[in-house]
Parts: sequence; C-alpha cells; structure tokens
Amino acid sequence: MAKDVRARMVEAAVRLLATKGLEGTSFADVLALSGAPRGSIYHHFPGGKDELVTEAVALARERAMAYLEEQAGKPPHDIAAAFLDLWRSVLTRSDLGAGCAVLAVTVATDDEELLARAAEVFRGWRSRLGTLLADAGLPADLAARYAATLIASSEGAVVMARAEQSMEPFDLVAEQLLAQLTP
Amino acid sequence: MAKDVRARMVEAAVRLLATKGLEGTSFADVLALSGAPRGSIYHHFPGGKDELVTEAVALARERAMAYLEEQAGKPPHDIAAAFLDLWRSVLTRSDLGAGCAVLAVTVATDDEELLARAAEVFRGWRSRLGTLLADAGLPADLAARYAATLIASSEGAVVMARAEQSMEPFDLVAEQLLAQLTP
DNA sequence: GTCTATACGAAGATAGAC
DNA sequence: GTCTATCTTCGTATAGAC
Repeated sequence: MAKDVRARMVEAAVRLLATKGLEGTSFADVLALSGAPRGSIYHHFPGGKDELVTEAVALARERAMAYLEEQAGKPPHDIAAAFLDLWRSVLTRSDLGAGCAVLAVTVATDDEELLARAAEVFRGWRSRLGTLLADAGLPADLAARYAATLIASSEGAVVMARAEQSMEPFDLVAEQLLAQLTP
Repeated sequence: MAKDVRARMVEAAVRLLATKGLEGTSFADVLALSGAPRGSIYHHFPGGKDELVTEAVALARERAMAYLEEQAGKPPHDIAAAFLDLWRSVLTRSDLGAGCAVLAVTVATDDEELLARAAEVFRGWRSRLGTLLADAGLPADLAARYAATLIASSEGAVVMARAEQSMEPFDLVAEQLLAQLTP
C-alpha cells in the first residue's frame, strides 16, 4: 500500500521545518509537499500544528539515531566522519537550502513542551554518540566532550553553509574535527 | 540626550530576534521593548520589517566585530576564550533564553538579500577571527580552520544550551575547543 | 514625528455536510 | 476520511489627521 498519509505529512514537516523554519512552515505547505488531502489535518493531528511539529522532531531524532546505530563498532574517526556525512548530504541534496529541523524549532518556539522535546533530541544524540566513541576506545570524559562538540559544530556549520551558500565553512569545520581523531 | 529612537528599535530587534526568532518578532514587540512610539515604524524604517531586520543583523555584526578587535595582540587561547565568553554571557544574561540573531534570521528567512547579509556576517567574523589567530602565531590554514570551527561550535552550542536549558553542552564544547590551543 | 484607523493577507482552527 | 466554508487572530502596511 501507499505510504501512510500521516507518515507522509510528518515527513514533509521535517523537510519544511529544516528549510523554511517553524513559522515558515504552514499546513498549506505540508499538504502541498505530502500530497495529503485537506481533511487530513485535524483528522490525523487533532492537536494541530503543535502535534505535527512534535512528531516531526521525533522523526528527525529517530532518523539520526538509527543512522548512528549503524556506526557501532567502527573506530572514532569513522563514526565522526559518518555523522558529518549525514549533515553534508542534507546540505548537498537540498542545494544548500535545508538544515536541521530540530534547530529550527529550538530557535523559534515559545512552547515549553516543544522546547523540551528538542532538548531530548540533542541530549539523545549527544549521549549515544558519546557511548559509541567510548566503546570505540576514547576515554569517557573525552568522548562526551567530543560528542558535544561534533554535534554543536555540525549544527553551526550547516547554518553557516546555508547562509554563505557554500560548502567552504562546513568543509573547514569537518577537516578540523576529524584532524583531532587522526593521530 | 536620550538614545536615538531608531537605534533603540534596532537594539530591541536584535534582542527579540535572538530570543523569539524572525517571524516571532513583531513590530508590536519591538515597540514594547524599545518604548518607541507607534508612528516611528514606517517613519524610521520605510522599508518595513526587512529594513529593521537588516539593520539588526548589521548591529549584531558590528558588536561582535568590535569585541574581536579588543582581543588583538592576545595569544590564540585568550582570543578563543574571549569569543566563547561572548556567547556564554548571551546565554547567562538571558537565563538561557537568547541565542544568535544572525542564526535565527538565517534559518527562517526566504529573502535572498537578507540571507546574503547574514552570510556577510559569518564570513566577516570568520575572516577577522582567522587573521587574529594567524597574527597570534597560528599557521594561516590552521587559523582559518579553527576560526570556522570556533564560530560553528559556538553557534551550535548556544542552540543546544537553550534547548536543554542547561550550560552543560556549552561548557563541554568550550572545554574541548580550548584544549586544542593549550599544548 | 507621531497619532489613529483601517485595509489586506496569511494562517490556525472549527463546524458541519458528504 | 475527506470536503468546503467560515471564524478568528495577528501582523504588515497604508492613509491621512494632528
């Protein structure tokens, strides 16, 4: 069967949030991108936009988490490189138009609940990345510091690359980050 | 004489952009925070919101640039620490409510001109920070890489700290960044 | 320079028919 | 489940008086 309408809408929301921001993402956009019928909005999301955005944040979280899981067992350098590649592909596949949906929500919401969800995502990524690096041999405290830096740098570098419409800042940052793991 | 009304409005816009995002910042908010009279909007900013936001981005740029200039002549570690302190104070003084106005504009605008202004800011910071570090003794290519990473990390760490409502991610990132400059 | 009043459009949300 | 129509709110912007 065709992909579930609700799932398609959440998927579209992630893309739109990453591209146009929280307030820039309207139901009209979500319907247009997902091809969902108008009546689906409050049928599938009785909680309205908040509910849709919450689901989108959860999806963005799970996507990255699943990808991180695939890197288990690799050396620290490869794990970091994989995480950077994830963001590099977001930039290149969108022609430098898209970024991180979770970041977009964080800087634009005034809803405590939604902010807490975003926090959960960052904490989750940070925690899992940290344990992966520790399992790969890095001392625990260094792994935690590096994980936080890798995520923060990636997020910031994506924003800079979008603004400058150039991969240069991202590539510089990626090089600097990976250099710390190649002795 | 009292601070110029126009200047107060731009100042308020920077604060609001950093706190509530681009679409979350309305003229009503700007008037309330700046104490400017209603009639001042299109008198001082005939170009409307775009003009106000453009000015706000320019102010944010100049603020950080002037601060960077004060660090000239210091060793690389101190320069980096000063840049991090700038963002730390943004977070602490706002009770983890504010971030970077330029980032907020970047992820929410669909105006090419405004995006280009934001890009100019990031490029400007990156360039000046790079030359400061190079003047302080770092090899030019390493200085450029480190400058890009410092800015990207700071921006990302500020977002994470806001989301998590905790300085922990920021402190971890700051520690990791400074460790690279203390041999 | 600053005011009020108002036009205009966008977007979220609700109601009720099919 | 999906549709249309409508309500409401809000924010930008304009017009014209003081």
